[in-house]
Amino acid sequence: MPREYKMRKRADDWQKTRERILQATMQLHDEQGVAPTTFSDIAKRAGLGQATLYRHFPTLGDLVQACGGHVWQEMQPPTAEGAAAVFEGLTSVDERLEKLVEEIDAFYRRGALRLHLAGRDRDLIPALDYFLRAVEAGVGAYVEQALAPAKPPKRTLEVVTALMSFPVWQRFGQLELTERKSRELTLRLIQCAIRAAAGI
Amino acid sequence: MPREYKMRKRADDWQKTRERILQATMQLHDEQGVAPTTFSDIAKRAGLGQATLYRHFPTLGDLVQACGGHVWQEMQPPTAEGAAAVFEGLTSVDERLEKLVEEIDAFYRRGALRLHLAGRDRDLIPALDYFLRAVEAGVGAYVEQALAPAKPPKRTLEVVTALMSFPVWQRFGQLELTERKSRELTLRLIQCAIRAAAGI
DNA sequence: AATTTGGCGGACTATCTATTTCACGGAATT
DNA sequence: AATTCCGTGAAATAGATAGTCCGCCAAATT
Repeated sequence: MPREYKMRKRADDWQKTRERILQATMQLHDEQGVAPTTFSDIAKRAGLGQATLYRHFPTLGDLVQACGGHVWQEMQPPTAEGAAAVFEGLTSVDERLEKLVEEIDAFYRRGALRLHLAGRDRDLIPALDYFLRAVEAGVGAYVEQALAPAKPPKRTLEVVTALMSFPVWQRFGQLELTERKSRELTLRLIQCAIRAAAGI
Repeated sequence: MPREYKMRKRADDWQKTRERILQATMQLHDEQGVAPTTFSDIAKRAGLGQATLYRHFPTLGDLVQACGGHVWQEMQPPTAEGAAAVFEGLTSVDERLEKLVEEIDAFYRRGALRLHLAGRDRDLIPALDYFLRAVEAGVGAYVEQALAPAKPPKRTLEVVTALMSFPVWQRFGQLELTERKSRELTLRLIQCAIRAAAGI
């Protein structure tokens, strides 16, 4: 006859080691990138045996995905659900665009390192590609929400979204501008892009 | 007493195998990227022993650098030396900017795959970073030459160069625009950026 | 023809990585 | 206390990779 186990303490320990694995993994990913990080690297850093890792995360994909959850919480990316609230109360398109630039710029700043590293390996690791697609969708939703009052054509949204994308932000970040001036420049480019997109 | 060897045929053979190695390497780099390509991959593809590879190219850096020469010739990147000739005879800034966009767009089109793959691994392989820096310098020189008649401040040049960079081009390439419309959009953004850069 | 030179590739070593096996010991249950 | 369960980590396996060594043979020279 089978016994009924509850294993409260065991479940706690399980969660603790899971957490240790995730912390070690994120540390290493930040230091050396995702793709070059090996299972034995992680086991060593976490002070665990490799077998333990495999029990918790059978494949690399599972591990990266679990990290994704943590990272998502830490950098709070824009989401379609949160978009409406962000622009609440802002009536003019100019105000809304300013808010858009502010929000996305702040997001890219706090996520810069990880977005860069994820971008490097997205072709190799599907979970990273999935993550970045979600981020891009969130940015797209913000853009759409910001411009909603103007009822812009689809192409305008796409162009502005491209301008607000991480690769573009990253390249413009290489210019030695203050945060303030950088946002100002982005804002003007967007306003111009809206007009340009309508004309082509 | 030492003999004087000339080894004409030997030198020819040497060049031939060198060429075979470079061809195999470039094939594999195009197929799977630079960093993941191993020496034994290359040896197998070239039909040579690994020792032969090491004799020709002691380090991975040497090999990548040698490929760089080939690739450079094939994609004909913009260079500071060639910049003046390209804009010869074009007097108005508008004409020159149109030419700028045309040239750089054509260049990115023919080099898209390799610029993408090189960008992915530039943090890992110094030779790739060096190559991309040279490309970026060439683009910068074109921008400078195009805008020369307007005697723009340094910051304007930097902003326009950022706008003409490969990451930005690549992101805008994801929009489903015809070549013609894509160039038109870029041109308008540049014209706007020039004004915006002056104002901040 | 005899001799020297040097490129070539098979085979070897050492290291690293992914993945599995298994015995141990602490926790859960009766 | 006795028994069942199960997470853990040391160790083993298998495969891949970087890099080297050495004998062979064709080419170069006398």
